[in-house]
Parts: sequence; structure tokens; C-alpha cells
Amino acid sequence: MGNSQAFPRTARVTSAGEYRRVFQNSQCKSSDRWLTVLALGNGLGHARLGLAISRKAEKTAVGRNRVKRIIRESFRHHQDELNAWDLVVIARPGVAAQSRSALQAALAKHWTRLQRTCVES
RNA sequence: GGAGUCGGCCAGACAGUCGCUGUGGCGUAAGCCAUGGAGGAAAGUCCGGGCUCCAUAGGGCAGGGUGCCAGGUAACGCCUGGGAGGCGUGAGCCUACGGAAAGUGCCACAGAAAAUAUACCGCCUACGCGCUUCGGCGCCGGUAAGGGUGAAAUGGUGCGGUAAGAGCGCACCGCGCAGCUGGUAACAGGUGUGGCAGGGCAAACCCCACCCGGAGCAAGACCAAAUAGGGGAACAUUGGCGUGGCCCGCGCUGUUCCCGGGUAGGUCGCUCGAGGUGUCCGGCGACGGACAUCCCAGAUGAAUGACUGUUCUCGACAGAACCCGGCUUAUCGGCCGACUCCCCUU
Repeated sequence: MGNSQAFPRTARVTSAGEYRRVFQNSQCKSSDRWLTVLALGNGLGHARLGLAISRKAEKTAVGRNRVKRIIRESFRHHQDELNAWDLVVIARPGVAAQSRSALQAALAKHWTRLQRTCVES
């Protein structure tokens, strides 16, 4: 994996089937008013990230891109602390109105909470 | 200096660190190096084309679109130039701007009457009654000048004419028709002629002219786990079934021969193009031509971001998804050019 800050394609949930697997069998869940994170062990030895930002959650493409970038950035910085899970982050209406720093703080909380409550997979 | 009209342009800049992605090079590989990486609207999907498949797309009907003229274009509902009408002191701007003496239909309220025409108040002669006359009443009629209604009332103004009036006659204006002149044309000008044809609505049906096959990159082509629905070619074309909205037409079902199939997933399509830039030539212009030069996103859970620093005018609307040409809508600020009106100074 080389650099621990990198975010290559292997660290992403890519296919529709993998998304379905996480949605249907998720073992753990951490959520607040704006974001929900689902987790499911993947047996790969590293974590992978998937994003589910619907048109309903944010109307404009620019807003959705912004939310995705913030989440990816946070995942990139925290992936070393995470177990071998497939994580799917779901956004809810109103996320785009939140500031970058607020979302980053919320995400950091989600990562540590999952790490604490969902150790065995 | 102020107010305004038209056209064009920019869409924070620079540096460092971390990260994503296309291409090229090196490397067994991990990776490293170089280089490219959202918009003027990428948007709405409202038009037009390319491309792909469907069925050979041909004919007719139906349906839809466009609508002053000419040109540009691959094409257009776009653009350019011109005409007509309207608005503005002006630079300029706006216009579904063909046909209502083909047909059908509609025209609230008010008004006598809204299109077959007609006559409410009026105006006027003759006749009768009454009467000294003027005038009055009744009545056969003649009128459409005046009043009143309305968004709109059967050409307008003036003079003549008349009982009163009337294109009844004349002049000018308007309108129709026929020549003429200019213009490719729309149209304009002018001449003669007709006494006037007879309201509006065609974003009501309609008529006329021109145009339009359907579906869309989740098109479509290829490689292929699973799992067992079939597929292709030739022949025949009666019946049955299906197929653009319908008909003609066309396809399937039938017989024979041949054969592995094609969902998850992947690859291609996928970016060199009606391409950009510069110079010259043709054209009032849209645009066209020649030469030179450049390669300028191609992702696929979907990349172009984060942090720090410096600086300024403190940064709007907003994110490519097959590709182009338009239109429309959103948008913080700012810059450039041409022109108009008003004021001041010399």
C-alpha cells in the first residue's frame, strides 16, 4: 500500500453488487443528523470507502462533489486507524449547508465510534 | 462630467506540501519521472444535425412543425442583410409579419343593431286633422348628417348638392384594380381607373407554401462465470399472429440444413473534430476559401481537491458523461471598443 495517506482505486467500493452487500448485511452503523456510516467486514486486510450521495440529499452537482471530496479527504487521513471494513457513507438533506470543518469533525467522530463499538467482524 | 444604446472579454493570482486521474517513458514489480486534466453557461433538454440500430423506410392518409423577402449553413424554430408596422429626442429597440371578396365558427357587458344587416333618440317632404300664420298632433314614406353604446358601428376632411340627407357629385387623403419605373425579391414611387367592394379574431377550425420514418451511447459491437430460455442460413408465402397512429407493404409462425448460448462482470464505442489559433483573399454582413501552425478532459460510484503562506478589486452562477450548431434561463464584480443625448469649459 505504500503511502498511508494515499487513496487508490483498491480502497474504494466499486461495483453495484458490493454496495448491495453492504446495504443488506451491514454489521455496524453510526449516524447523526447529516450522515450515516454503514460497515461490513471485507476480509481484504484494509478498509474501503463507498459514497451514497443522492440527488435528494443535495440538489446541485457542485454541492454533491463538495460533500464527496470532504468525506474522501477524511477517510484518506483516517484509514490507517480503521479495520478491514467496507464503509458506505450516506448523506441526508442539508449536508451541503454544513461547513467543511463541521463535517470533518463529525466524520472523525464516526470513525472512532465504529472503531470502538464494532471491533469484532 | 452625467445619463444611455450596442458589441466583445475576464471569471482571483503566485509558491510549497499531501492526494486523485488520462497519456508517454523507465522498471520483473511496488513504483518513479514528464506532461495534460470542467464552463460561459458544462445547466434547462426547447429546437437542429452527425453517429448507431430498427425494417428494404418506399407510396398514400393522418399527425406535427415553420410562416414578410433574400442570403448563410450539415441543418435549424438559429444567424446576417433588407422591407413593412410600432416605440424612443436620439444611438437604437420590438414584432407567430402568409390568407378573412374559399368555407365553418366565435365576438362578454353595453347598445336599435356585432354582420343575414338594421334604425332607439333624431332630421325632412307630401297627405289628413286642427288652425290667422308660425307651430302642434296623427300617418304613408325618405334618410343615416347629428346624439347615445362599445375595444370595434359600413371610408376621413372640406365644398357643392338636397325637403332633409347620402360617394349623390367634385378636390385631397385612404382603399381596390390595371399598366409603368426602381429593386433578385419583400416592397417602394408614380400614372390611369373604380365611387368604395364593406368590422375583428386564423397563438379558433381551416386554406396555401415548405419541411418532418422511429428510437436513442443504458444507441450499438465484442469477450465472457452462472443458468437452459434458443440462434443463424436457405426455401415457401395460402391461413393465423404481429408490426410506425392507419392502409399498401413488411416480419414471425411452417419445412430443410447448420450451431453451443450471452445474464453478472469486463473491453470497445470515447474523443482529431462541420476542431482551435494566426495571416491573406472574396463578401455590406452572417459566412466562405487558401496557406501556416497546434493537439486542447475523457472519468465509469464516477478524477481536477485539501492545507499553509503572500497578495488584490476578497471571488457570483455553477461540475463534462457520445459529439457538434443554436436558443433559453442563472450569474459577484470588473475591463475594452463604437455610438447617442444633456450640461460645462476652451
